[in-house]
Amino acid sequence: MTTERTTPAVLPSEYPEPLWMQAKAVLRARIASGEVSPGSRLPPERELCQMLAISRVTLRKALTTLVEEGVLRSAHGRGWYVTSAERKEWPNTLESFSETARRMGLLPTSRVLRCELGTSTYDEAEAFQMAPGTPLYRVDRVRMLNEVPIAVDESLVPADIAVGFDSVDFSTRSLYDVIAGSGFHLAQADTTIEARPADAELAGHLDIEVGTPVLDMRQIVRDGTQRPLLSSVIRYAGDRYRLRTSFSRSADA
Amino acid sequence: MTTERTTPAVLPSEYPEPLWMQAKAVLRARIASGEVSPGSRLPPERELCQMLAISRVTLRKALTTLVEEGVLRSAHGRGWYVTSAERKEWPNTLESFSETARRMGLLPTSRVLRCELGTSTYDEAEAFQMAPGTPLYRVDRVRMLNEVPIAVDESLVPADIAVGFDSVDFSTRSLYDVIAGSGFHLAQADTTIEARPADAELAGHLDIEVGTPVLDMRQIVRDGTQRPLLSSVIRYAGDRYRLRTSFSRSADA
DNA sequence: AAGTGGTCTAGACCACCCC
DNA sequence: GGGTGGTCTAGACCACTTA
Repeated sequence: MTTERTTPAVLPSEYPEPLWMQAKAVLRARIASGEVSPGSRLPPERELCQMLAISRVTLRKALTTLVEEGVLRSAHGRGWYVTSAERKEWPNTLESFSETARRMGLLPTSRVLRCELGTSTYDEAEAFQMAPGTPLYRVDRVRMLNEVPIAVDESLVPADIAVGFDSVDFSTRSLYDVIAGSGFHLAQADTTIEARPADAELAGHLDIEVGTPVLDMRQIVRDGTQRPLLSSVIRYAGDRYRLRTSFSRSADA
Repeated sequence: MTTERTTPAVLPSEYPEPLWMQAKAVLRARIASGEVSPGSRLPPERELCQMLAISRVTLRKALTTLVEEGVLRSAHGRGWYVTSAERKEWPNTLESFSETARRMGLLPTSRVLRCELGTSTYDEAEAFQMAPGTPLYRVDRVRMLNEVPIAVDESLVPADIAVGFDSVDFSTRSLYDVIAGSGFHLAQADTTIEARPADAELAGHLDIEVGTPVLDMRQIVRDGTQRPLLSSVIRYAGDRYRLRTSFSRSADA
């Protein structure tokens, strides 16, 4: 019954990757490769345990997280099934800047105002539920469509998530894509939206009059464990942008 | 090591409720009752195990699901902490005016400007995908919180859905509730949001200066068969209101 | 060094599904 | 009845935090 921490059996990696994550990666790879087709059944848990050389508890941790990501679903006395491939595009989200640009056939670019590691202020730390002074990566940009300034985006990312950001070109890359590409799962976004008059600095960046209406959107994006990944304030010139979304509601009103 | 399925130790229930759900309920109750205040630390896992008379694996299942629900967060090496209270009641659709009022403990009322049957203009008919001239019920209101004007709401409802509307008091009733009460299922809401300067009429209703930033939200609400039930334009005084929502995304990015 | 969460195991029994 | 997922346990070691 002793837990012998032998060399991980699933992958020949060095160390730090937990077994259940390795198992998850293997399963996901087999699904992606088409080895198990959408809608079909996986081998029984006890069989997968042998194949991956891990315990059932560990295997189930991997399977469960894959359910949360919409890859699998379980059926009590029947088995594990691969979710049919046609997964909808993010339902219930605001259309992102990049998506809007694509829909309208415009070219999204950015002028980077600031892109550096700094320390968190008290307010910022509170938003991230971390100690004040904890290092944060800061990316400030003017976002444009076909060279026309549309919005100013001020984003903050915890330093341990922003590894390698120094070599990323944020004038063309999407911050969401970069974070997601690092393996983080942007699961939830708490959002507030209000209308405000533009202050002098903002008016300068957007080339509008001071006091012009501006759409002020603030988001905190978290992963599945509620860990904050990104905090952003985006201020859109009122007459140059329109947020779009489509909500579904399960019940009541 | 044999699992003796004794009578559940956590709660004196009959049977079917899993132990980890019972544990979850107990923990949630202690938090709700203020026994453990927001931001404070829970007892160590091994201690909770004894208190609840369950194994650590089971306890952690309960704790983990509470994290996903935004009630707790874990800090490696330090402990489990209760999430600050405000992070809990985020709606997964745009929070409605009535919901906002309830959350903030304010009284929502309306001053009805217009409430009558009319015919649709070209633009309105287009929104509803029906022929111009088709009868529409029109409800225009100034919406208030504790007597302070917050927004102007102009809503349109197809006449066949608005049966009996003449006898409804819209100064206190929610349009959503009335429609839902007639047996219609408000399933989906397509929304656009932008910032605009207030025109003279709007400024008069809201008691603000002309040109002040206003949040302009337009929605078309449909039932499960995509049939339009309601079209509304709501314009909020920029410094008196803030839209709130929390988006979830099922998978990747 | 002590305390705390994170991961992992082997084995057991239960509830559900299908033959 | 046999197969499959769902729940549960006791015990072990690792990694991080704090002192």
